[in-house]
Amino acid sequence: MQPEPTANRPQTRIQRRNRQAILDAALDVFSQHGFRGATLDQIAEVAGLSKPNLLYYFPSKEAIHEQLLTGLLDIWLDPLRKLDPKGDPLREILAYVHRKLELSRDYPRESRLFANEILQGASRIERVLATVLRDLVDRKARVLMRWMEEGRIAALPPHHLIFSIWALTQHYADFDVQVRAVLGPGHDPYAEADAFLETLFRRLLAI
Amino acid sequence: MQPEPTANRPQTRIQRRNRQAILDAALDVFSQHGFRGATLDQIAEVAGLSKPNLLYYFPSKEAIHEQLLTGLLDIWLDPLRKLDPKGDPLREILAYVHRKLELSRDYPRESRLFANEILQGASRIERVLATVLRDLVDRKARVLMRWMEEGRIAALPPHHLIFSIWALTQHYADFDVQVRAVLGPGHDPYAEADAFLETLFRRLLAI
DNA sequence: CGCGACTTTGACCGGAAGGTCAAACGCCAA
DNA sequence: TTGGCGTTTGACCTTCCGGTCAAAGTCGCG
Repeated sequence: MQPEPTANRPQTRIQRRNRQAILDAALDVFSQHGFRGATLDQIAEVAGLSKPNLLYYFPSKEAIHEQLLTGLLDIWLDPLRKLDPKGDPLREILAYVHRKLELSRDYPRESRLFANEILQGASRIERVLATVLRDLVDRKARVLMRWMEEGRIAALPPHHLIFSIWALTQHYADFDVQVRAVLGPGHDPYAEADAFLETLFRRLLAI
Repeated sequence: MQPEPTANRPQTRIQRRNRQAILDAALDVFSQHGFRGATLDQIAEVAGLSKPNLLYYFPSKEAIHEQLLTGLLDIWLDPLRKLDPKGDPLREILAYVHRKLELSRDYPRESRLFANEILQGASRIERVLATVLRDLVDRKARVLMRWMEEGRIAALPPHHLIFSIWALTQHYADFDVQVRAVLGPGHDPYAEADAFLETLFRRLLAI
């Protein structure tokens, strides 16, 4: 019998291992070629399974992709959720930038999967963007606004401030090839970026 | 007889029109799905031509893609080339940011095509990145360095300064869907971005 | 008008893609 | 040890994809 994909019922060792291997391989392939450019054969090969075997664990290519995206979103938004309204404004924002850059460094495939999805129209996650993401951003934007009104950080359009953090941190994962090609060897892009972005946001937010 | 793709020999009206229609349609499709995700059938349909007709003007899918990329690179690097070593530092950099944002606004498909290409490993343009692009960036980085040493703008790692301009401006084209989903209706992302980025770079570069 | 060059297309090819299925395999509890 | 359930796979189906080709259509110039 085919295992239920979403159910949390007890999974066998083998199921856990294979489902994980498939998702990992799919992350490789989807993040490199986008949904349409990815093929089940390639995912199966990377996962070390046969294609029918792969389709024993997931009902379709779409299902694998969807599972990856939903699994990803939580990790991805976690740093923003952690931004604490009661903390010190500058420290909180810099910590957010730092955590976001860490995500880019440690989960570049996830970043590229997400970028690919948005780039290609986001049809599979548009609803989530307009609801979950938008609500979260609006909530945090209000926190930023309050800090600005209290004169604790510089007054700026809060949404665009958040966009700038996303853009600057994700750039190092999504455009990794370009960054390394331009910098040449002998550089640690992420270490340099960490210092640079700290300077940037310190200056931007200073009163 | 098949028309030579690259030659500048006199083209008939029809050739010019159809080649342009194909490149335009291909830009649509490639920028939305990446190279592997795009299909000739789809390009042909968008261009309003039959597939064999399309292959009468271009020898292959690759050839269309390559033509787009090479045509794109010049437009894309032009604003950076225009950065004038003899101009006023702050004014020059802000003008660069402004022009780059204009490109994102006016040529979002080109931006996404480029992003797709980098994201998917840039195998087709890696050499150009490591030579043409790198040389240009190094040259301009030296100009920035000189300005910094002369105390005319704040001292920062020049390459990362350039990356930040790319990241912040291209974000509004590449992640357009997300930006609009988060902002909701009643916003003009590019106008707001223009003002925000001017503030950002003014503060970042101030002595 | 007529003719040669340019343009367009329907039919087709081999291979790759997503997905199905029945049969075979293997693990483990009774 | 064996029966049964979970797992794996070879063969196959249909559709799609990049690309070819010969034949038909059209354009413009003398």
